[in-house]
Amino acid sequence: MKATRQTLNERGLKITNQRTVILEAIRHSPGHVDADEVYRSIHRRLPRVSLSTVYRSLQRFKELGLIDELHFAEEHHHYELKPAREHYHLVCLECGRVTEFQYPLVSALKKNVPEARDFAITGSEITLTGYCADCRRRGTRHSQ
Amino acid sequence: MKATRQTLNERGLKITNQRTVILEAIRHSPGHVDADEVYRSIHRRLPRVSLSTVYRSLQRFKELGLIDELHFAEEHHHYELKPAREHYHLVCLECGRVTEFQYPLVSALKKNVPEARDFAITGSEITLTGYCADCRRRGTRHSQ
DNA sequence: CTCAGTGCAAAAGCTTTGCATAATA
DNA sequence: TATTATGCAAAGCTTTTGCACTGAG
Repeated sequence: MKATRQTLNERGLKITNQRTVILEAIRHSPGHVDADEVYRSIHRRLPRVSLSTVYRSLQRFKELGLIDELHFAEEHHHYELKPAREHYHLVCLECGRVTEFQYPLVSALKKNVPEARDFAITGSEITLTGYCADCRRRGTRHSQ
Repeated sequence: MKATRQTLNERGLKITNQRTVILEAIRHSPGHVDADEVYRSIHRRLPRVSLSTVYRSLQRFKELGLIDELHFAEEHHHYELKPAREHYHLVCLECGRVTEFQYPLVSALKKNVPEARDFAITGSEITLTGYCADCRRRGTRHSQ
């Protein structure tokens, strides 16, 4: 992708096969991948790639603003392409499904929360856990 | 505390010296502690306590709903007493200061986000990063 | 040719677990 | 006395780092 090459060049970073493939993998993955998923998904195309390279690339891409790091109340991180629109995630504790939704959180906070007004927000994330409609219908425990 | 003893008893859990002290430590800490901070802060009163016990206790308290686990975009978790009112946190990337604020996120989502309506939300967390007013005044980089 | 990037292996940081012992109910 | 909880040490999982080699610019 043109924009990506340019971003890397501007910072004096090199465009390597590994970085290209890793970014492709994130781009073509359905949703939110962790480092190990990236590693496994590129293993066919780059059999000799190392996990360190995956971690180092994710780190770089995050610094460049190409991807976002997500924290799903788990021990490891997830990543997604920097989204065009502000959106957040609902995570079902039973089936693990992740549902995206849009909500103008930052502007709502700026409008309604005094403490947020003089804070320069660089990243926002909502971590919601609960039970999705399907799992609630199926199970007995999780009522509204 | 009465309510805590009762909660533990109801579940067949034992009230040990360690658990009492650990909960005290969280209660009397200024804000949001991680496991190691708890460990170090109780070390004077319980010199022989182990980190495992701290982790196991935090796990239990979380299950019992006595405390909440927070995820500040770091590699390790923080904990706070289950708060009386819904509130969230702003974390300054420069000085690390954590600012609490209140905002009725859950009801706002129920009202405005279709995807959230048929989801039974059991936990909500906003992770905001950025630069606080003081650090912005001091530094040059972080404008609004 | 030069410096950034990679692979490998080792280490680091946080958290969990197995097991024998100790303590609560 | 019957479990549950603890301490210790060891292991587990995710992520980072040192170093010599490779490859992009």
